[in-house]
Amino acid sequence: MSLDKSFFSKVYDVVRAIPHGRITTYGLIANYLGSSNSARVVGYAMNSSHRLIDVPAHRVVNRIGLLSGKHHFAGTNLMKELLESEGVRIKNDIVMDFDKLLWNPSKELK
DNA sequence: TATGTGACATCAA
DNA sequence: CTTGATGCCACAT
Repeated sequence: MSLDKSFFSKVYDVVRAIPHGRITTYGLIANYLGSSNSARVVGYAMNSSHRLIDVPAHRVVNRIGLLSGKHHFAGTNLMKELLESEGVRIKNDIVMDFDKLLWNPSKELK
């Protein structure tokens, strides 16, 4: 296991592993990476990931299921459209079945 | 080398 | 209910 990857790369790796139609939170990703308190860094990583097509950043939301990063996408509701396209219901920029769709890397990915 | 920054999380008032 | 203040850490300049 090459651990030479940067924190960003690890974040991208986890985000890429998110199953289709599922979502996760910054905190969970940070927790999975061993830094439960570096959720901000995960967000920062996503900021850079916006140029990478391999990273489905639209599947990453904050702890309450709010599409915090929708403003960083091209369109106003692009992020919402992408999620809905995968079967995720959105209401007022909030994921409805957030608890159900939540994908915990620490448990699922291990 | 040092300073600033953020797509977060949590708690207090 | 809302707003603010704080911690936290990797990256950018």
